[in-house]
Amino acid sequence: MGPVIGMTPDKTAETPGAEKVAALSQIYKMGSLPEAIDAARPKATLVGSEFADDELTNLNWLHESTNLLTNFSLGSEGPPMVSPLYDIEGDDVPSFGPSCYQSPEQKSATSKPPYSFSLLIYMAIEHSPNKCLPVKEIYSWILDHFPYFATAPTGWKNSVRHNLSLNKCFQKVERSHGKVNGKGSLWCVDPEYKPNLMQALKKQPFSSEPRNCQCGSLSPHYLSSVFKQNQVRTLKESDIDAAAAMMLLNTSLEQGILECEKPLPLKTSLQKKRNYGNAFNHPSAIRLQESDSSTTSIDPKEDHNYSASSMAAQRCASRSSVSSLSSVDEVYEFIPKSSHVGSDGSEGFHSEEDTDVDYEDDPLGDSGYASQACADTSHKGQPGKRMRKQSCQEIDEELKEAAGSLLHLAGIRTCLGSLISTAKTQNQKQRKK
DNA sequence: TAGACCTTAAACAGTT
DNA sequence: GAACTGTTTAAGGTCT
Repeated sequence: MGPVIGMTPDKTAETPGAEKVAALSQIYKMGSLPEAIDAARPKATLVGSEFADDELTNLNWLHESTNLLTNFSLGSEGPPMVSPLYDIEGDDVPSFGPSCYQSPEQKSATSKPPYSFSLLIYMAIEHSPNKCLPVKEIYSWILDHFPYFATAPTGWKNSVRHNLSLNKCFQKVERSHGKVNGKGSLWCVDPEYKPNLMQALKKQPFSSEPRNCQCGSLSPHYLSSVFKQNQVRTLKESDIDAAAAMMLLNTSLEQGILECEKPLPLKTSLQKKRNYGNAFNHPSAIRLQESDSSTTSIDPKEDHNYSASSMAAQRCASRSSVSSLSSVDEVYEFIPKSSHVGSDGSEGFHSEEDTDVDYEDDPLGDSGYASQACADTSHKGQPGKRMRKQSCQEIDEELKEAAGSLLHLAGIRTCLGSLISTAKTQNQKQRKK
C-alpha cells in the first residue's frame, strides 16, 4: 500500500483553522441541517445580495449548500441522498449504505482488509449519521464490516486509537460532562483532510496494488461518487469558512461574557496535534490555544482569511473548535435564540449531539467546550468576579472588533452596531435573571 | 538509500 | 480496582 497523503502527524500541510473544523463539525452534527439552511437562507439573502460573488463573503453558499450539505451524509444510514450534482454530471445516484462496503469486507472475513486503519476509521466515521463516533463505535463498525478483526489480535484496537490520536485527519470532539452514555470523546474527520482520505481510499483498492490486498475492492462507482462529492466539498470550503466565521460570531456573542469565567479547555487534540508541528498550525488555532495573552503576529494573509479569528473568534473557537456553533440563522436571530439560555447559561447552542440519537441523553445540550465553558461558572468563587467582569468587558470590545472585521468581510457592517448592542443587552438581561 | 507511510506493541495517565 | 480511553514512543515493514 502506498503512502497516504497528508495523514501522518508529522506532516506540515497547511491547515484550516479550528473554526472551520468546528463549523463543519457542527454542520455534520446538525441533523436538521437542511432546515437550518433553509431558515438561514432568506436572512442571508437580505445581506448577501450586495456581495454576490466575493468568494469568502459570498453567502450564496447558503443557497448552494442546501444541496451541497445534503450530500454530506455520504455515509449515513438511511436512504441515499440524491444530489443535483449527480444529476448534472449524469452520475448515478451513489449508494452509501453499508452495502457499498459489503463486498470487500465480506470477502475479508479471514484476511486482512486492504485498507489502512486511517481509512477504516474514516469509513466508520463517514458512515455514522453525525460524522462523529466514539472509539467504541468505530470498533463496532470495523468489526461489523471487517469480520477479520473479530478474530484478529486485540492490538488492532490499539492501532485504531493510535491512529485517532496521531493522525491529524481525525479530530477529537470532547464529550460533555455528565454524560452517562459512555466515556471518551467523539471522533470526527477533519474536513480539510477528507480529500486526502478520499484520495487514499480511491487509490487503495484500484490505483495501486495494496500490499495485502487479498480481497475485493470497493465499488469504483462508490469511490468515484464519493470522490466527486468530496471535491464539491473542497470547492466550497472557502465559502464555508465564511459561514464558520459567521457562526463563530454568534457563539462569541453569546458566550463572550461567560467565557471569561471559565478557563480554556484542557489540552485538546488540536493542541496535541499542533505539538507535532503539523497541520493545526492555523493562526487562529494557535492563538486560541495560547490563551488570552497571545498577541503574536500572524500571517497577514491568513489573518485576512480569518479576520474573524481575532480574539473573539479565538476564544470562541477555543470552545467551539469542536462543536459549539449554532445554526446560521441564529447569527441573525441571536436575541430570540438567547432565550434558550438555560439555568447554567450554556445554551444558545445546538448541542453537537442534539440530533444524534445515539448520544441524545444530554438534554441540556452540554456539548463539548461550549457548555463546559459555562457549566462550572457557578462553582467559581466571588473574589475574582470583578476582574472577570472587567475582562468580560474587554472581551466584549474584542468581540465587537471581531464582529466588525467579519461583517466587514461579509459587507454587512451596517447592522452590526444594533445587532451587537441588542444582543449584548439581551445577554445581560439573561444573566440578570 | 532515504524518507514517508503504516502497523504493531507497549507503557503510562486519566476517566468511568 | 478493572476496563476503557487517549497519548506517546519505539521498532520494523513496505513503498516511492
